[in-house]
Amino acid sequence: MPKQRDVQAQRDLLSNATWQVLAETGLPGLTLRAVAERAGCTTGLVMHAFPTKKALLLHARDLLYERTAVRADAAEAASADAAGALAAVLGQAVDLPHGHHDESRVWVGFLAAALADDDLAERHRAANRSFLARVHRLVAACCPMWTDERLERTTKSLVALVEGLNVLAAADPETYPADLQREALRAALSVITEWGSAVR
Amino acid sequence: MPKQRDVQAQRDLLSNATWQVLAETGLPGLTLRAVAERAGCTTGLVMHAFPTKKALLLHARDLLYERTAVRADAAEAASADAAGALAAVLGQAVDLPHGHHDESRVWVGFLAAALADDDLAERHRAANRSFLARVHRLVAACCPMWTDERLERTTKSLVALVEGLNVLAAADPETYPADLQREALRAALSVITEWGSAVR
DNA sequence: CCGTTTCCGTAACGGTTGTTACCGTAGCAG
DNA sequence: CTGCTACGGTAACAACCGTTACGGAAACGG
Repeated sequence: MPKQRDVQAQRDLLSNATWQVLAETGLPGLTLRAVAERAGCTTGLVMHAFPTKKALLLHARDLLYERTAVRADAAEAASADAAGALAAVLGQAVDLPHGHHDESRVWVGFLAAALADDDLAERHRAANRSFLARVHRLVAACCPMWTDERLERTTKSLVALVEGLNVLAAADPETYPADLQREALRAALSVITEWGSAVR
Repeated sequence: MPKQRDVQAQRDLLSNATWQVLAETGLPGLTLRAVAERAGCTTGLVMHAFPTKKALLLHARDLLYERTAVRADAAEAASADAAGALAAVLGQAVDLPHGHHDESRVWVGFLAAALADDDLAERHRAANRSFLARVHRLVAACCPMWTDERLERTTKSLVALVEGLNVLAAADPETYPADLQREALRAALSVITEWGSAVR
């Protein structure tokens, strides 16, 4: 049984290449040949690692979710209390990493693709709801006496603010610089942290 | 000099068709043939009305901006004071019209396209900055004693929240229903309206 | 060292894209 | 009514897309 390959490594390589191509040339530039060229191989290997282009897209989408989840886990684990964790998780999503602009661009690309593809839309909803659940848990830990309604509204508002900042900054980074995003997030969180410090 | 045509009517017809196709099938489904079929003509007329596909795209983008600007003008004109105008303008952008979901989808589509197309990116920035200026003017009228920094941060936060709600609702309307969006916007505006009523 | 078997680069396929050339035709000038 | 001209429908073009078939090469078992 000769010449076995590392399937997982190939899929990761190709998913990363998909990622990069999507960040650079956007959704219309995402072709199998472009991905193959970026990965340093030919379309033959791509079609052997993934049965179809859609499977490659879905795997790359899963990779995006996995990265954000890992980063969010790390941000949460490195924080002492719930308020700090909330700030870290949301701040991490807004601008912290150095080459983070790419991730926003990729996210927007997948979002636009999800509007016309049910499978991608399903992944998007799952990922976003997972993120919402995380933020909801942290907000609830910060403000245990709030009503469920207020918790839900605050959580979804915070997430919407973060995603809005991401999207707008991806398209117009000059108008939405990193420090302004941080300040906007801090102001949005002040209602929660002030509430916590008033109780404490 | 026989058989003259109404160029403006043709361009509007084709822009509307572009709009509809973009809302239904998303960015990848936006082809000249699909636009022509939707407009009830052939690609021949499309290519006579617009020299290239990109010109058609840019014109459709301008149409999107024009619609939102007209609606924002109307919302602002129908309001008595600045606070009401601010709530109306932002509320109009978030969910008021009946078939408003299409507009969000189209907006996301153009945004994703703008990430890889400089001309579209330029239009996006111009439109967004125009909207920012409008909101900034209204916020400044509500809170004349705020510092420029606070005005800017609040304005951009409000716009980011609205766009974030739009984007997330477009992809997951079940999680972001219309009433939740309105409540989120109301809560975000409370800091301004409360400030105004405290002064008054 | 060799045979076998899996892997993957090559190249072609059908289909669709944006774009172009062409010509029938519709409508006004005279 | 007739002729001319701009309009726009038809169809073909090259380029590119995702996908497929095939053959050479590479690596393990014996």
